[in-house]
Parts: sequence; C-alpha cells; structure tokens
Amino acid sequence: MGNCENCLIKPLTTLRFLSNEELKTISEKKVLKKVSKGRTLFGEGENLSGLYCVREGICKLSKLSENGKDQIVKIVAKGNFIGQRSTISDEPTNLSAKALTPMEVCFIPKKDFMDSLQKNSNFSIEFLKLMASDLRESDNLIVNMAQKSVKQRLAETLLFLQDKLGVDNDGWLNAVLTRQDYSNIVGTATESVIRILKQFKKAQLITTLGKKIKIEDVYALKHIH
Amino acid sequence: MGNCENCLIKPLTTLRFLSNEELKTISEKKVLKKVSKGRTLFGEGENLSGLYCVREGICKLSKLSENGKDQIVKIVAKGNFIGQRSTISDEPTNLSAKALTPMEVCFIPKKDFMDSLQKNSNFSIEFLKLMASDLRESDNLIVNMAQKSVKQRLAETLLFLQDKLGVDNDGWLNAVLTRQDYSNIVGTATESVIRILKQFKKAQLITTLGKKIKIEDVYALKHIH
DNA sequence: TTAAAAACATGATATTTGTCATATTATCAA
DNA sequence: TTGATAATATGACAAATATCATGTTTTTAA
Repeated sequence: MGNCENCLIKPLTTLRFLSNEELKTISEKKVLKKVSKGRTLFGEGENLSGLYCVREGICKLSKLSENGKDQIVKIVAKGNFIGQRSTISDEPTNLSAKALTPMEVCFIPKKDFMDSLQKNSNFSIEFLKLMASDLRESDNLIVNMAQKSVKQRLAETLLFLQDKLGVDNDGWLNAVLTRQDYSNIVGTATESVIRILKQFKKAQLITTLGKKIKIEDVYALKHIH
Repeated sequence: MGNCENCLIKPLTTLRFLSNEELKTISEKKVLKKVSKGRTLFGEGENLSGLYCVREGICKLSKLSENGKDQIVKIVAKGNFIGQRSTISDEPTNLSAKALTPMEVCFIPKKDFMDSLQKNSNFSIEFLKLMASDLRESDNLIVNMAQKSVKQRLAETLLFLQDKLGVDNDGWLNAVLTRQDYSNIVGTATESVIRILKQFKKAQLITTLGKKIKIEDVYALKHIH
C-alpha cells in the first residue's frame, strides 16, 4: 500500500501542509482506486463519503444544463482534489466527474479529512487559499464565457490545455479530447468546433492528427479576435 | 461605535460562529464606512489590508475583460463579505467593487480576521463552507453563461435579483440597475437588453417605470426558451 | 474481424446577437 | 434652472453561431 509521505505528487497537493502524523493517518485510511478511461467517478447529485486526490490522469467535471447539454466546468489534473466542495459542505455534488484518461485516485474518507481541517489550522487555511484560487479561476472563466467569441474561447482552451496538462515528446497535447468535449468546454455546437479548428489549421496555428492537436503558434492563438 | 455582537446582520454572516470574545476583538478593530452610491470600494488589482462585511446596501463585483467591457460577476447584498478572497490568499484583488446603492460596510483588518481563522477551527470550517457555496454558485453561472441564450440569461437575472434582493411594497425590484448594468451581468450589448426587456413587457412578463422593474409572471420568465 | 455506434466533416440555411447611426429622454452638477 | 452628460430607444444591417441534413471515417464491443 502506497504511503502519502513518499507519494510522488505530495509536493503538488495541499496535503503537504499536514503533519507527518496526520499524513500517516490519512495514508492508512485512504483507498487507491484505478479508474479506466471514460468511467464516471461520481454523478451529479450524488452524496460523497469523502474526496479524491488525483495521483495520475485527467478528469473532467461537468454539469448538465437545462437544455440537455453537458457543460464542462473544469479539467482536473494530478495533484488536485475532486469532490472537496460537497465533502466540506456536506451536500450532494453539483457536478459529475468523468475520467478522460486512465486515472489513479486516492479516496480520502470524509471523517479523516474533516478531522485534519478541525485539528490543523494551518491546513485549513491552506485549503481556504486553494478554494480562493479556485474562485478566482471561476470568475475569470465567467468573464471569458460572457465576453469572448467562440473562436477566442476555443483558442484559450487549447492554450489552457497546453499550459496545464502539457505536451508529449512530439509536441502533441497530452489531453486528447473529442470535438464534442471541446464543444462542451467552450459552450458551443460540435460543428462550430470542427469548423474553427479547420480555420486554425488553415492559418497554421495548429496541426491535427486524428484527435491529437499540436499548437504551432501560441502568440497568434492568444491574439485571435 | 456599533457592536458586532448586537449587529442586526450578525445572524446572516459567518461571523456568528466566532466566540463572544473573538467577536468583541473584531468589534473593537473594525471600522464602519459609509459608501455613497456609485463609489468604488476597491479597484481591480488593488492590495487589500482586510475584508468588508456588508451591513446595508448592494454592491457589484466586476472585472474588466480584454475587449474593454466590464463583466459583473457577482451582486453582493447585506450579510455577505467582500474582499475575503484576496485577504485569504494575500494577493491583489481580481475584481473591483462598486456600490449600486448607498452602503454601510464594516472593514475588518486582515490580521484580526486571519487570527480568528487560525484560532477558531469551527470558524474556519464555516468559512470553507461559505466558499464552497460560492464555488457552487460560480459553476452554475458558468453553465448558464455557456449554454443559455441572452434572453434566458436576462430572465434569470431578473428572477435572481427578485429572490436575492427582494421587492418593495409595490413589487418593484429593490435592485435598480441601468440597462448597461444588466448588459454587464448578462454579457451582451446594451441594445439587446433594451430590446429583450421590451419583448418581456409586450408579453406582460414584467412592468417597467423608468429604471424600475416589476416581475409580473415568474413562471413564464423561468420557462423562457 | 466485423457490425454497430460514435465521432468527424461539410454544405445550406435559419436564428441570434452585435454594431452603427441617430434620436429622444432622464439625470446630475454648476 | 439649465446645460452637459449619460441613459434609453429604435431601425438597418452585418456578423457570429446554431441547426439540420447527410455522408464519411474512426472507434468500440461482440
């Protein structure tokens, strides 16, 4: 059984602010789960008995809108948590979580997590900072969705994926999404995504190979109008 | 000098989770400020030396987008905080805060607030819950901005204002916003707001008198397509 | 391997929304 | 009170985006 103290992603997570003893307790209680690509970690409105720490892989958090479309609200990579909000507020989840790649996640039972928040004020303040940062990102996303064109939003999504999830040795985005995923991030029709990607290709801003995408011109993508 | 312990809005705020002693300390350190309509509490990118607790009035939080338009991200009413995020994360503000009505706010110095978070784990957990709830609201707003039409977003804004800020004796919304404010909430052109409000009037979903708006048909507004 | 399903692609067209020009009306400060 | 400024209003038009129809290619599962 893995040990949190030596976990490769420990330096990335807020869990690093726990004492060795607290980390040991959580280490003993946590459950490592492997999630295959496309599987649902939890659905919208589910009650969670704890939160997940992402050790490996990429996950999408989405919410079904009233018109029946799935809106992707967040992409989560390793070192981040999933399900912390409903765990903290003791409410059903507002979003569903689905693996975009094979994942490894550690499930941390609610009780142990809340105990740590209760006992270690340093940890709870760091967690507040983490949520403050999430809120800032959300606000920025709201401004982008409200004020920018579909083309700009798609360009930003590509840049975001490159920044946050990186590229492989040949420069392809590590995150391999379907056109539909892109449309669910940007909030547009799949056809529009296809057409805009085609424009980007024609203007040599990106290269594609099947679902794989490589960014060729960061500057131009940033300054799309 | 007012006393937080007896403050009319105490039951509304997370400050109620402080001990009497902690509340007394904050009570002594806080500074009551009157803010007249239209005045800026703080601008985008400013460094705050504390947070504000809204005692009276309504405030808009907005962010300038790259195309030069102001996007209103949140409307804050009494009993809520402003500036908590940058206070917690010790970063410049991401949003600017402007009074929509005459306001009374209590400024709470950073040190005293952070001390309370540090010492009172009950308080910091309640504050985490508060931020979890803010995050849920933000996610819902992202979905709405991404998936709904301008008409739907405007209808929801009206319903939101009625729910959150209430109406006067004659049923007029307490929040009196300009058409431009509405366009900055919905993320559209002012002309579009004017045209859609006209449609709503024609369909007898609302009544207007100058800037004042009264909702006549909640159900129809909720089910606008 | 192969049939079925999902994803990708493209054209035609409709709808929504933005922009610009130009009045009219309301608001506010000197 | 009265100018100046901002807000409201409306039409004409342009641009962005959605929808629908249809076909091809890729992926998935039996």
